[in-house]
Amino acid sequence: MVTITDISQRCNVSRATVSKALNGHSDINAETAAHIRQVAKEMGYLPNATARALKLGRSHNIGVLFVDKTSSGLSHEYFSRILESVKQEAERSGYDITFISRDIGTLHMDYYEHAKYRNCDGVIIASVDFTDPAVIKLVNSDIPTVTLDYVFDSHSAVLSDNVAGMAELVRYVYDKGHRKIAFIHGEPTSVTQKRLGSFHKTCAELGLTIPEAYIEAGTFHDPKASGLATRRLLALKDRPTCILYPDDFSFIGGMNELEKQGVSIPGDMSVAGYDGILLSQVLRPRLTTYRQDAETMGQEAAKQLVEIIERPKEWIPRQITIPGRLLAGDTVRAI
Amino acid sequence: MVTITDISQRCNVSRATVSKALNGHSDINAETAAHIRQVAKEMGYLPNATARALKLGRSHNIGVLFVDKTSSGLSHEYFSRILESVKQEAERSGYDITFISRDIGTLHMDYYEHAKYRNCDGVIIASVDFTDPAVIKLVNSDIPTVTLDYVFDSHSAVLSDNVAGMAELVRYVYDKGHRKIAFIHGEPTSVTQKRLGSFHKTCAELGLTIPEAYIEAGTFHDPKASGLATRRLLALKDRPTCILYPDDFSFIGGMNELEKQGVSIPGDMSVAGYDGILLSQVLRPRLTTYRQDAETMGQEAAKQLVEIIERPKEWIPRQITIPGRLLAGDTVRAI
DNA sequence: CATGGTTACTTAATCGATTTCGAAAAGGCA
DNA sequence: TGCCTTTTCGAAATCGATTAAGTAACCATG
Repeated sequence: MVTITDISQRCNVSRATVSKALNGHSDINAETAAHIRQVAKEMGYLPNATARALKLGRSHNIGVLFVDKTSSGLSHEYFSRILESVKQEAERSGYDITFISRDIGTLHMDYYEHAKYRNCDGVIIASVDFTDPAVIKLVNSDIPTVTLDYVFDSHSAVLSDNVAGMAELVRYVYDKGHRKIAFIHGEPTSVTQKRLGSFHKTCAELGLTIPEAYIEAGTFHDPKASGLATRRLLALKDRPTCILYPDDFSFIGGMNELEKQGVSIPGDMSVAGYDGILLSQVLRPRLTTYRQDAETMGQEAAKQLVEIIERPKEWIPRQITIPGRLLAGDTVRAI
Repeated sequence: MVTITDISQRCNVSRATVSKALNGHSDINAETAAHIRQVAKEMGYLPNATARALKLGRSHNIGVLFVDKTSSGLSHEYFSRILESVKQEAERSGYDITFISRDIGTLHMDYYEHAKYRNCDGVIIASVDFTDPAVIKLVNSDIPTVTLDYVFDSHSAVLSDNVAGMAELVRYVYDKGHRKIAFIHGEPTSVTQKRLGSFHKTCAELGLTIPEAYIEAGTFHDPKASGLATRRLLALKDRPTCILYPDDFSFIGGMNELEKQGVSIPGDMSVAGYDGILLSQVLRPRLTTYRQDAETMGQEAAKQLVEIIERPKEWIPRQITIPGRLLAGDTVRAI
């Protein structure tokens, strides 16, 4: 491997001079610097990120915490899209991405220790149990963090606008003439709270009274749970005319149940999903859904984190809410 | 941050002694070592991976090269499953995962340079254009690599058994009574070559003559292409009785086209996918498909790579082929 | 010509951990 | 007692890069 020492010998200058020349310091003669850079290029020199990290105390490495709880972490399109955009934005600023987890090798470490061990300059946290003490420890540590879809007091976060999303969805369905709207929600997370709250609020604003039986507890990313909830809704004396699902993927379970019972979409029952994953747009009829802007979320999260890392003085915790976009498909019928 | 120096001062020993005690060297008195370890624990000592990497020339970091070409990299369930299992297996051996890409920050680097810059001990390569000179440069470099679903001469690789998979699928369909089997294949990659070859070979073994029109060029992960190919197949005078799709996701396009033309599955047309993604198993009727064992593939790839890294002497390049499993759904009708 | 100010470098310490070599102390043996 | 061996630990170099502080050469100015 070509090191700074090799270059210094070839150029008959000290290692310090080479370092400065390569980093564009002003106290090196322009010609000397040009020559050094030339030689460095010829020799195929690459800076050693490890050595640099050790000396500078900055690794230019960002940790990401994506726990594949119930295997819905990376395999969930929403999160893989976030990850991809975090990665792209981070790379644009010169940072690499490392996964953070517990128990690396024989070392028994928690998230904080792992991030510290790897000298991560910051960590992006998504798709985890935010009540996990290990997560809380990390957030409250000296390591800068940005959370996705969850807010810790006085910490930066990037949020999908679940309130606006649900409101828009409900209003859209209402405008199509629906008054009996059912909602199958996901696990009791803060996201579910937001969506459920917005659902109720919007319905109230629209003057709708939603019977309790129209609110069903389902599970994110779980077609089976949605199928069962759909069955219960179909068994009601006073059926809803439209069902909102926890997300696009879990809607598949509802779709199956509806088909099984001979209830056509959207002829006999209107439906809408949430997320706007690829699948929703290739199904026929195209699923009406609310597309979360995962790309912008990941990008913003990375930008925020880099800000905290590079300008800690000027930084103040910010919670950014990223709007999504209603994708009007063909599954909500006008009545 | 607690360093080895802090511990050495507390214990009134040299840094060398602390290092040795912590690493279990034999030339340290048992009691001394125990005491040092005790103090280290009390002080919350964590080794500094960066310093260790610099000194030892080993980063305990594995790079992964997953290019999201046409956004089908991480968003493709097959690859996200591979990534997840690579990560788990790597972590079991004490390695972390870093993404490798080009152009990190302002540095203009190729894959090799990036991996070198980060001191990756090895790289796992999947989901890329294997004819890309930058990929070839990386593979032929001093950095150990393991490729997935592609073989470079004298290099280690882990392969999904596309030959056996396709053969099993064709035989299954044949056993159900089908003789007119169409195949929509993906882009002309080595995977497609394998599947296409196996398709033809198996058909020949079964005494089937497949008309050229039954072989359609589609695109992986692209429902639209599959939809168009399906339309062409349906327009044939002598329609096939069964269509094999490039993969489960792209099958959706075929599903839509069939439904649009009033062709029921599997009543009027049998179909099968490939991959065995979650979706295939929640659709109704359940899709008959061949599940690739992405978990084992990722695990094996990581194991192989760690072998090369840790025992370079004993290592010889190996190509491991991982069998999948036929998932008999309800989309292939017995005739 | 002495003083002061630039310019253009070099020296040497430093980041945290590992390891080679050496040395002191303790024990064994004749 | 003297010599050798073993045990236990420390000094110092090292990995590659950065940087504060110092130095030499040069020019300008009163």
